[in-house]
Amino acid sequence: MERGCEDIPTRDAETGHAAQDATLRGFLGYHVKRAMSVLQADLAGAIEPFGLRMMSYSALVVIVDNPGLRQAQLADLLAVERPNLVAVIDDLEGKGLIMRHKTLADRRAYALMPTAEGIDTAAKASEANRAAEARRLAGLSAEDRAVVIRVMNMIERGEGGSAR
Amino acid sequence: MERGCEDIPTRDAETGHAAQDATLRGFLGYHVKRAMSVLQADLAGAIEPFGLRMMSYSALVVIVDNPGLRQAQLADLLAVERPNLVAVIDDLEGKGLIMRHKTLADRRAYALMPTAEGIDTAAKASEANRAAEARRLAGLSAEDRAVVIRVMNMIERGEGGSAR
DNA sequence: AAACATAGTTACACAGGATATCTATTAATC
DNA sequence: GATTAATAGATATCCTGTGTAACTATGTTT
Repeated sequence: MERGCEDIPTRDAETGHAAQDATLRGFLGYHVKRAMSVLQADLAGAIEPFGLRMMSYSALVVIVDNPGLRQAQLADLLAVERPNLVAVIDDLEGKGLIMRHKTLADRRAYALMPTAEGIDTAAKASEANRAAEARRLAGLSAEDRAVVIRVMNMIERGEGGSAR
Repeated sequence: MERGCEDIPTRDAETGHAAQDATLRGFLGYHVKRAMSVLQADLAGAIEPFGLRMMSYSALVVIVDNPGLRQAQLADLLAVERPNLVAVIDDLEGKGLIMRHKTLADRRAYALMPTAEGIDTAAKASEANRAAEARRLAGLSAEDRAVVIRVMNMIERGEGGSAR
């Protein structure tokens, strides 16, 4: 990999213009991705005091909402592959926030049950998340918020014409 | 980690109700994250035929838009840390899409220059991405699209009230 | 009973992203 | 002008999220 060594000036050394990502800005996905990274950082900061990260928080909240859920159902709900949940569930169980109850009906499956502490932690973490999101979106009108959620749902469900 | 073994039924075995992520759906960030994963998959599929992935595609497009750019500037623009770009630039250079030109002005820095093939590939990949996004967003009105982009920018720039 | 399917697990791989540290070089300061 | 500080890029690690393949114990079908 030989490298040229001519007198090619660095961009803004010559023009004084700031470099731009204009082409990428033409894509809605690019804007969504950059906003997502801010929202993800907000979430991480909000739930970190509870020893939770995005996946463990999401899993905990869904288990609290759906006591008795099986791991495969949880994976479907969160749209992740089953193997990715094993360590997450291990972590939540190790922290005493949920329990894996063997079911008699199907001895392969676990019924995931939140503990009292899990229910409490989920509520507190969600409140922290809610507060962080409220701060981040303080200037957002209810109408704009509704549009964003509707569009994100449309994208997620493959409505606007779907892919391929 | 002992596991209980009582007769706790699996959720929908008893209720027949589908499990829900209602609490998570209360957060705008959750909707954005799920949509983002669809958009990311679209992008990956669109640019994969060109041997590009999200980061290499983004870097290539920015270099084409800003010939002579330095790596640190590119990192700032894409909001990633400098070390993460090294392998990406190596890859683009190895594929003959860009060149690292040593500058005489500052012999530490490289001026990143797209090759003719790089310019061509960037154009084709962007067109594929544009087409994929157009399919995905076919049902989206111009107004809704504008709202989404405005809100994402607001979030990215920390306008609606900022964090903390 | 045999074949097949399923729940959870293990092992592995890969992309995206961050930090700390090293080198060559440039800029600043005494 | 020599020493110190700052900068560009590179290297080495590490972490999180996410996916696939294959294994085990069960359950279900045929």
